[in-house]
Amino acid sequence: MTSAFFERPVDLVAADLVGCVLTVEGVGGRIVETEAYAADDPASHSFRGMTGRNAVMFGPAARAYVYRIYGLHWCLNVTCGGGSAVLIRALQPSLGLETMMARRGLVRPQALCSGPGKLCQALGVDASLNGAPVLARPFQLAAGPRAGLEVGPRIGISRAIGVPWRFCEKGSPYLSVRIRA
DNA sequence: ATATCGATGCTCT
DNA sequence: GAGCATCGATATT
Repeated sequence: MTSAFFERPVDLVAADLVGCVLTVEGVGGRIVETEAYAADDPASHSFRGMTGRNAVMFGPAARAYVYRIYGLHWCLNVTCGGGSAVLIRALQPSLGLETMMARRGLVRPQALCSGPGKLCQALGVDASLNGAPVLARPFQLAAGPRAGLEVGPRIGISRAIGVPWRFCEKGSPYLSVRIRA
């Protein structure tokens, strides 16, 4: 995979990331849920221009944008250039299961990485990785086959509700929230 | 099965 | 001072 993968419309990148395998220090699994956030998107951190927090969203593509949410959890995005980014929302855990279970406190596999905050805890992602290239150590990102894709509105936001920019692997038991029919 | 609520700290208004 | 791109526990149908 090359950085050109990320220099495309952010919703396409978000859709294509479902099925890819993401690890940090060899710990992680297949991406099964993502969300796209664009520069001209009222729900995006970048909507009101560059600030201290969102600066890496305006830098090069293929970088990690990591921020703290609710004072407790971390969220991991991959930048796509020009103020856009893809939020990684859920993984199907497969590599380094014991490490992830230790970090998360022995959770059943289906709930190990089923949410943006959970997967950051499981993979050991925090602010020290903000701005780091995702195509180099400690990250590893490999293309994978995409099974059925399911699309729906994004979760947990209060603006631009209803924009169908959430992408999930169809029927996966590892999602943060099941897509409603 | 859904609903509500508290934790906790930073960013931006 | 308000508002979070959340999570886990507890309460309620």
